[in-house]
Amino acid sequence: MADASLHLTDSQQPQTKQAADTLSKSYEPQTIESDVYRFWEAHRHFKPESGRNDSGKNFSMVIPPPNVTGVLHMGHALDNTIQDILIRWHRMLGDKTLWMAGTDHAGIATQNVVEKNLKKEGKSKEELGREAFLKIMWEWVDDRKSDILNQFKRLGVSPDWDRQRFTLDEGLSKAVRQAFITLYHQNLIYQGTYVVNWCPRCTSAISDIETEYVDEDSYLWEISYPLPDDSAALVVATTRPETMFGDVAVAVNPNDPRYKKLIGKTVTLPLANRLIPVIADEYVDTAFGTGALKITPAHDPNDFKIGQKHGLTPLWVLDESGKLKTESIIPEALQGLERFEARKLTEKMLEEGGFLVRKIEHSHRVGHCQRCQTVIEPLLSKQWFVKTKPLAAQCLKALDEEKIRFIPERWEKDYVRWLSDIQDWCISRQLWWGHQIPAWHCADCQGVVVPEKAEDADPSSCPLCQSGNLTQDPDVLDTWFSSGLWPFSTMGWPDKKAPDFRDFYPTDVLVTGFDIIFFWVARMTMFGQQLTGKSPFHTVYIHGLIRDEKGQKMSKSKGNVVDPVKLIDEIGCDGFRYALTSLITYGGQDIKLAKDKLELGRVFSNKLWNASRFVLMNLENNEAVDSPAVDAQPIDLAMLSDMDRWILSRYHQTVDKVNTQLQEYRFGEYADTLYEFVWSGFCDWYVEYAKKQLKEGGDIALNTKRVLLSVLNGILRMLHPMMPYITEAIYQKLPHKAAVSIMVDRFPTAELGSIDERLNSQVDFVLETVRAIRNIRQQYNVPHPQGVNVTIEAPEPLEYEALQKALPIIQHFVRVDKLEVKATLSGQGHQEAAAVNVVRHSRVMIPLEGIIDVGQEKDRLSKKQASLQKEQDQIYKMLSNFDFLEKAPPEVIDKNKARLQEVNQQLKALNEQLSSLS
RNA sequence: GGGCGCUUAGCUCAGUUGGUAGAGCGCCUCCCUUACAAGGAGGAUGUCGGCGGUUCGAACCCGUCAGCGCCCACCA
Repeated sequence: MADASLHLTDSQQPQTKQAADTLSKSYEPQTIESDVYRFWEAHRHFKPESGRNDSGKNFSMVIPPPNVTGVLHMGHALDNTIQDILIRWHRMLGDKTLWMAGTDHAGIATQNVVEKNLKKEGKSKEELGREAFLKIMWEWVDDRKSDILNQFKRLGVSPDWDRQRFTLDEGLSKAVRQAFITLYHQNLIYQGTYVVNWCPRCTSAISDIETEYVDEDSYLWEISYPLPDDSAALVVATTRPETMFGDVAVAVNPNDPRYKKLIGKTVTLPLANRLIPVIADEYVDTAFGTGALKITPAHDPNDFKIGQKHGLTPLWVLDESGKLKTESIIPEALQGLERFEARKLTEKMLEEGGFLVRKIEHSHRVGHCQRCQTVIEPLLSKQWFVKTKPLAAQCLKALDEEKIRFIPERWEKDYVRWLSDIQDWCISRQLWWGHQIPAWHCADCQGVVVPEKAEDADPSSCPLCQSGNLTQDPDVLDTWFSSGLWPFSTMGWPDKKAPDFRDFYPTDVLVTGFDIIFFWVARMTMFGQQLTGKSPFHTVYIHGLIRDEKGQKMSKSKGNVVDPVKLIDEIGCDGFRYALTSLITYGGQDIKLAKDKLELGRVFSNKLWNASRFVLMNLENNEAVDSPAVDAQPIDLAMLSDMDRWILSRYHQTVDKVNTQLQEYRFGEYADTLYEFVWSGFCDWYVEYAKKQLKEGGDIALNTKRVLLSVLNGILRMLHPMMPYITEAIYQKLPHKAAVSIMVDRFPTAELGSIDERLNSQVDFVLETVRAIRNIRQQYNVPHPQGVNVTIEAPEPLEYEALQKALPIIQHFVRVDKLEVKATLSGQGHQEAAAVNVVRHSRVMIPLEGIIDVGQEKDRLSKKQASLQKEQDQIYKMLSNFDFLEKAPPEVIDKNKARLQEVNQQLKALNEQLSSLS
């Protein structure tokens, strides 16, 4: 193991006995983060081989690969914090864990950026040619690759960086080639000519789900297509008049009485003077527009289907960049014009020619390219497709058989709906950055050659005609094709004997946002099922989106993007991670991120730091302290005080809860539970109590130190998955620790035997009593140094006993001169000038001669009386309801009975006091 | 046109086997008590969107209405 030391633990070597170090006076996250991360990397704890690995289980995940040239955003921060919690937790459970790291080549997105850069230099990729352009791409990518990784590291995450993969690296490229070949030979990939979504700016086809539809206000143009003899005209309605030159027919509904007699005739295409037939098709909606639909098969998917049905030959009028073609079917004035310019001019020409009947305002949905927002142009072209229905069917079956589940469950509906109604996936892209399609075209016989196996060399001659005139298909595959293989391509597939594939595939959990369920999750399950015969993970954990404080989606254009690295600089990584985690809900709601929410994490980290500092300060130079972790080597409870046993009992309850919460992916509750225990339990009560015990010296002080240390040790280990740096930094200062790093120490397990409900209740009662006394002091402005005399009447034996034992404790927590506990309610005789609070069955009385304002006191008690009375009524009503007694579970009845008794007692005490006041 | 989510304290939100509501922030009062003022102590605050139903009992289950947000769908 590498020898690495933390600055903060200069002399640190794991030992069982050692005087404790102290922590710096103030919590400074920046100084510990880089040191601790270096320490972890040096110890190689992120690697599966370096874990404790004693549970006999394996646990694996793959990181959703960020774009290789991307920047870290809040979505990554949330996503990776969750994954890191899971992996660190499993590592501490003793599982052999692999969290696979890596990046995505992000085809269109990355190529777009590089092209833009070239443009600034006045160059284009066409001038450079494919090879030179790709060289520039690689240089740029290699240059930027470390940026995103360094940003990820700032999150404190612990994937195995050594295993890091890139979708375009050699191994993954081989997997892509194998996947394509396999699917092709299984007839699940085919080439065909269909209308696809075409982005004229990217000059590439994109898939259906990469097309985003936006409602836009536009027009519906009604254009007159006259009969050749000019006797009449057929009026068609269109939203894209510039495409009319590609019309090959006009379709009407066969049952439309208006047009019945025109079916089979021809009309003249205006401006083009071309005759086109009037055809009949059920598809046409008589109620929409004019009921006559121009048919442009090359530029509309529905028109293409109708055209095919009627044997019509398509005519292309728009080119790859969205300009009207230079062809004779198009009026000269329009040739070469950009499509929206062409639309305007077409309208003008139609108007001048007297063909424009009407222009009606019309709102409809227009497709935009997800990557560049350019309006999509449907274009008939030859592309490669994945036949998705058979693949989807397997995924649906796997879901049905519970081989895979979603958390929260509701996302299953979306997943099912999409898979059930899935369209074939267009996977070819007219780009250069990506995996070039492993298919070769024969120039002589027009045949297509795809190798039989991935290992096969690229074909050099056509197996059909023996021609050597083969060229590889110039297109590359959709980025999501390679991402879809990620869970197994990163593990060494197609080599099924690869060690990682054998040990860690299928993975366990996939953590991601709902926005890529279709893009990524479904593609992985489809490919996983088909190519490996398994679902690539058994659980898909879907979290919400991080939004800005107004609830708006963060986007560059809105300028509301928050940089996680900046936040980490400001509040520290642990505070940042804590805050994020605490905001996660089980239902996966979106998270509105406001600054004050992040404060919570900063403040909590500070609290933890200071509490730890207190503990360690008190251990200084105390060789006698040898305190193993509570759950590792139990402390003899018989030696301890009630408060000691109470905090240990509460601790084990917390451990139990936290284990369940992590098991059930309830991250927000996990954060809450620990916040509550650390702050309200440990700091507010036990640490305060400890101050008293430490002064006592001797065994009392020693035991207190052991309990403080044990509980702190456990707290650190429970918090570690969520707050890795601070817990490691403090852990390294502990005089007794079981491992070199907290990362590979054990996650606490609950000793249920240490949970003592009776004790919990008794000590809680004592603390409530403390609060009741404090309350009175504050109500009556008793000055801080002044003591008060307190009489408590506790007729209930358990309460009496608890108080008897806790007299010194009460006096430690609150300024009390004389404290008297009686076993019976006096009925009367207590001083009228006393202030009273009721706690459970007991009455706390403080005589405040001269200070107490009778009117004010009566007011206060009456208010309390009223609310108690209301509660009494309700419970009484319930308990006198026969149906309730018959049908409610016994424990609910008992609970209400007990509460009623308590309420009665409290009312009695209050009433007596009130009557003595008047 | 379908589907989903949300509506709870002034603000932001928790609250799954249905048993009389919680947190953080903010607010009011007091306190620099040697772990922490990034703190401590005490306190106030809710017709759980409206209506109806199921139930002994509903924030939670069912129906319905209203407002907000999201996803999907080839209507030219």
